[in-house]
Amino acid sequence: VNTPIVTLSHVAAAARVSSATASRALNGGSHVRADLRERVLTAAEELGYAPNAHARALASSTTRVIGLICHDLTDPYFSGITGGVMRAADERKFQVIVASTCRNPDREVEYVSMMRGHRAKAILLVGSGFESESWQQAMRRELDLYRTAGGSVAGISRHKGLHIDTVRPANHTGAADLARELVTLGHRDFAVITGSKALTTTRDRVDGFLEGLAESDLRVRADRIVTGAFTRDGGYQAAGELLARRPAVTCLFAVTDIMAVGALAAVRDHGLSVPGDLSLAGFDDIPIVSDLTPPLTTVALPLHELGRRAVDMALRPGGGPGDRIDRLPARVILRASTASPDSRRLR
Amino acid sequence: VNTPIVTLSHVAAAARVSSATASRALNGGSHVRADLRERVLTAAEELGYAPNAHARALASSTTRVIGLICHDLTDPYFSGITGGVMRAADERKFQVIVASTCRNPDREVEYVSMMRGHRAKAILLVGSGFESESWQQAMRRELDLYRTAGGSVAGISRHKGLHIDTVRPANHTGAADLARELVTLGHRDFAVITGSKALTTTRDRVDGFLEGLAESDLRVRADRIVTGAFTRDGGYQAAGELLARRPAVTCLFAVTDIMAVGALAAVRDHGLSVPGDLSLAGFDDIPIVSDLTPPLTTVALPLHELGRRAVDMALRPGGGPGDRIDRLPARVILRASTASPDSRRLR
DNA sequence: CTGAAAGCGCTTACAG
DNA sequence: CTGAAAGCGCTTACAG
Repeated sequence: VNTPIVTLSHVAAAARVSSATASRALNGGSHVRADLRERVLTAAEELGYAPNAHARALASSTTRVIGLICHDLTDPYFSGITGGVMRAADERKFQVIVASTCRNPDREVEYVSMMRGHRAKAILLVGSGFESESWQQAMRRELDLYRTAGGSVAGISRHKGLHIDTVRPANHTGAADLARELVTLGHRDFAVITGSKALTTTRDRVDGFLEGLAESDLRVRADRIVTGAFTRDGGYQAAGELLARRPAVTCLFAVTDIMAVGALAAVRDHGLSVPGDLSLAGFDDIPIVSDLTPPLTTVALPLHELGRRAVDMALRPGGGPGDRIDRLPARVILRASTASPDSRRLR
Repeated sequence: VNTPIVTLSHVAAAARVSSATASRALNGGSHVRADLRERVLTAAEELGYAPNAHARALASSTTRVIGLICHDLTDPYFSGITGGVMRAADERKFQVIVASTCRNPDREVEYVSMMRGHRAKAILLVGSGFESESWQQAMRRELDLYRTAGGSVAGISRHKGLHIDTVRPANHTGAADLARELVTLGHRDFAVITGSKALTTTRDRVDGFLEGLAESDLRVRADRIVTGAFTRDGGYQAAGELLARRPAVTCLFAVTDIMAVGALAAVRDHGLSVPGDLSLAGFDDIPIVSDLTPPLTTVALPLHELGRRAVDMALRPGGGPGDRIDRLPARVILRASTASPDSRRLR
């Protein structure tokens, strides 16, 4: 034959062995006589042989692929986690197929189906699930089919109604801790900027924050909880909308650092200073927020580690029925974007 | 048979047709009698059939996969480009396999081999090449093998010695333009913070900047060009090293926004203000830099568009010998991080 | 340890 | 339009 592409048979022929032997020599597992192995390896090298991954997957009916499905790769939160996943996968000689849903729930389901078709060993659902019953149902079916076929699934954050193993950062507790710290600083009047209420992560953080305040008998007026897109611009817009109403608040909590970055700009555009006129806090501790002026108070999540753990969990046997939970702590980091409201009056 | 995983034969059996017909009905191409097609589609849906991507790839000896190899997914520059690539790929019903080399040249070569094994339709080399002869040789061989097997390759930025089609942002021109603008502002004494000299992008930007200055008979002393890692911390460190020597400069150019972010922090830690004591400029215009205080002067690159164009180029026929070039402009954006050095003296 | 052969799950000429 | 059959490029029992 004379195709431009080199197959195992070519290598075997060049090494004067059967393709079975060539395969064994290349894969290292079974014992092959040293000189034969040597011949195969040299032939493969000389011919520039790259094993057909599909043929291999088909014949062995197994792959070393992890499918990663996230909402938006461009968001530092997700790229941080993805970084951890890729590193961990790499250490185990797994490849990662990354899919970005652009926050379209339907695409998320489609991607699971695609990963199923790829016979990925594991699927990682990065980012929280949606609180929609019909979505959960569609997703559950896909995941069941996938697991029945031998795949394993792990999620990062809470995924209501899916029954999957999850690695969970302390969204609720972290937000509550943050609330307490802010109260300790002296704040009493808060506003919250949040993403879609359909996302579990959003809910957990808002709920945690409100509960933290409730411990001090504080609550947040409903019209001071403003929803925006889960982006920098979403934060800018939501904050703008809020500030236009000139609410008597001393502290603003954005459920996401990315949104906080937008909020910071909005606050300034309204002629207010942070933390002079208004304190601002975020959540995630993505890399840039410590370089903002002022550096942002936030709740730090170990993004890289979240990714690693998800890989661990998905690849560890004993997945069983799903619903295993690996909890990771969140840590409040007070920076200059939050100050005591009293100190403001003293100026 | 009774495997937990559903194959085409199961669907065909359920629809009482041959697997050939089932295949044709599912793939939509050829004409199949309407009622048969209907039966197949329903059966597939009911059984939750997900075609085995590997079997399909093997049988049709083609895939709809694009391999993307970048240096560091966590870096906003790369994730911006990756975003564009994924979007463009999606529109063409292609999937993207992302590989991150962590700036290890050898891994880059390995990944090409891997993509070759995956029979990816196209490989995108995102990020500049290395100026190492031995690396270029190894890479060239892999790429030749890949192209001989029918694959197509496109790079983003200049890749010396590889002979591949490239989409090129105006690194050289953009940096020269920036230099001119800074000179116009009144600056005469510059320092440069740069990444590894082995990267073509780094070189292009530094060279362009120096040439821009040369037009006004200005040059930069060798000890004022400091090299650091291509990261925020690399920028911090390099700037720190530079400032420790208390050089008489009024303007600092970091070849990358990410490095500029670090440099900004370093300048402050040395008790200097930007732009009061020192002007600072970067390159790329990654999303956050306009939210810094002060907002960063930089050279804007259309990251998303770079990604799209690379996909276009790789998938467009007529690749031929490589060396097609698609140039994209870069635009200087003056923001508050640069000011006239005179205004400083007036204070 | 080695080789001949079957089989992985599809697609696609080839007949009909 | 439809089906039987070959083949994609590997791996892996099964004999030897």
